[in-house]
Amino acid sequence: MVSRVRSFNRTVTQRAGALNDAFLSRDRPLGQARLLWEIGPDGSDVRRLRARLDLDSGYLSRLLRALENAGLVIVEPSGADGRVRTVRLSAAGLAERAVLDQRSDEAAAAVLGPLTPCQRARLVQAMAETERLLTASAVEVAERDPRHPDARFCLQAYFGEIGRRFDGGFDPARSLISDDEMTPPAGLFLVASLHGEPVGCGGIRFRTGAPAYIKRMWVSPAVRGLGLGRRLLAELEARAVARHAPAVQLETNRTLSEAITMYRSAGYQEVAPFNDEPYAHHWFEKAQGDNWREG
Amino acid sequence: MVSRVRSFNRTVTQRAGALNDAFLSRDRPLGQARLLWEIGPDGSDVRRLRARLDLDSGYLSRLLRALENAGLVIVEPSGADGRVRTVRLSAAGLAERAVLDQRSDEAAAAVLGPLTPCQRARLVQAMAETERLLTASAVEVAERDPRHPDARFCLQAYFGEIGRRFDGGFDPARSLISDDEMTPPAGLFLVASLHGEPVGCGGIRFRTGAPAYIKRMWVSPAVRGLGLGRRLLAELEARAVARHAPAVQLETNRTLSEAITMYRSAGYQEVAPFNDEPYAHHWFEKAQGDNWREG
DNA sequence: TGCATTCTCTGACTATAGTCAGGCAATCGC
DNA sequence: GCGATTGCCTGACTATAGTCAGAGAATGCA
Repeated sequence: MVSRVRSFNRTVTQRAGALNDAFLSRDRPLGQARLLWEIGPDGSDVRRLRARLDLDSGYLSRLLRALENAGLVIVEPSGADGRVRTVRLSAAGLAERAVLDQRSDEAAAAVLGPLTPCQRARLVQAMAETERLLTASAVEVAERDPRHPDARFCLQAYFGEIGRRFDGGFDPARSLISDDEMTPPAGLFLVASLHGEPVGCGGIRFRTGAPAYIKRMWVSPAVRGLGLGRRLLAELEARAVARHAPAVQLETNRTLSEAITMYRSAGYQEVAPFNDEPYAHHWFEKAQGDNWREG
Repeated sequence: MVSRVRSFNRTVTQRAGALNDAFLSRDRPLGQARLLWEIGPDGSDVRRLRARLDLDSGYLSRLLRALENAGLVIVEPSGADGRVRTVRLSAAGLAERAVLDQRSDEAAAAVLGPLTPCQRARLVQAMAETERLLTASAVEVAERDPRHPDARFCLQAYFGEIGRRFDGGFDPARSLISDDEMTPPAGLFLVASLHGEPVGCGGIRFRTGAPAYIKRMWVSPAVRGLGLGRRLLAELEARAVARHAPAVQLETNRTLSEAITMYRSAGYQEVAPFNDEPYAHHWFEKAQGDNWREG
């Protein structure tokens, strides 16, 4: 399998690499073109760009100056924070970006060009599958403090979403778990990131000799269908096993049907309510060790 | 479809680009590492390397010198031609290349790592399909004189192959077509290339008011299954149409079963022998205009 | 044999990518 | 209010990639 992946890398970097460079190298250096592209039609904060492109602040500053001198971008102080600066494309910058866009379209069309319609359809489908799975593999899962900005972002997104989905809304204050309980050694909190941006989370609380308790499982809509929920769950379960938890418990709301399906297919069995979580309709449990009788 | 291709390019250059760079950038500059890799365990002519990597001769010379000074390669005069020099890896160079190889393996394994076995299988399959079709799309077809080195290469390969496959061998001298007949204006010859290397060919001879005659269709074993035979055939037919040929004819040997299948599925109908080609067992014809009655 | 070509190498360049240290202003936290 | 931090900028670097012109030796061709 590894050799297949390598062979793919080789072919694709030859082909797509050529594409990418061609689309960028108009008459402008690649770095500038990439930046121009990344700024986007709606503009962006300089620090966002720095994080996204992973550039040295000095280098980015210089690139921006070059684009500014070329009349392609306008750099202004951001309203809220006087230190932050925002960049947006000027009319000329937008035009330039449109050209890049068109070149990119043409390059992509040139890939499809020599193929028969049937081959094209198959290629596009295979590309979509490859892309989805490569994206899934690019997601990184790491332990984080629940108070970490990335964790907070996920939790806010989670609360926002269930607030919209639960029949009577959702009030985090009524919840049965606190940040402290998902912080070592009482428990832990996992955040999944894609290209540095948080896209999913899940927390667990350990109780000596008793089932571990999973809470706050969330996957960003942007990456759903990549198996991330299952992966987070597996990672949490692995940590429960490492802590000798005999089983893992969780509960969920009836409106979260995908989650319920996922829990069932991951081996969770519905059990009688083991707590009085006000928003729960289903309680699940999965044995982890040999020392737990099926409930 | 174009946007799907672009999205793929974006994702994959991020991911595979990182891969490729990571695998190369050990402590050596990327250009040197790529060269080290490309020299391969069996060594290579300098001019081959220059063609394959598409490098400036001065630049390549300098890269070789750097590798030589580092004790990784040995550059010697080639035996046959005093101008040409050959490069081979020293023991240290082989070791270095093995390290690159291993890094590359590790990088590929890291892609598969976060996925479930099922996802891995799907990814590998989708990658293989994408690679096959991207390769197919990278093949370029161009008119060439049959005496051009690339054309000669294909013809030699073709003669060699049918010499092995035909029951009683094959003698090109007994063939019914000459180079002149596949040269404009009498006819033309197409050569398919992949990354500059010839991988297929096909010739056609025109006869005013009579069917055009296709000959010397060959596809390198390395690229079989990519639809290149069909593509060459379609290109030849298009040129026959442009020359107002009412139909296209060809004949083939019974041992070339894949070719026979391909001709049939491309719309060719078997007809009575229209010539006395000594090596033929099947004669095919396909109408191109409206002014040709089915044979 | 003589002339053009091929192959490799050297020297002299340029441009891009990227790093590092430090400075200045705005903001945050106590 | 004050110190630490953040965000952006400038200056001074280095290294890599790549180009261009030309030299010198070997070879091919007439």
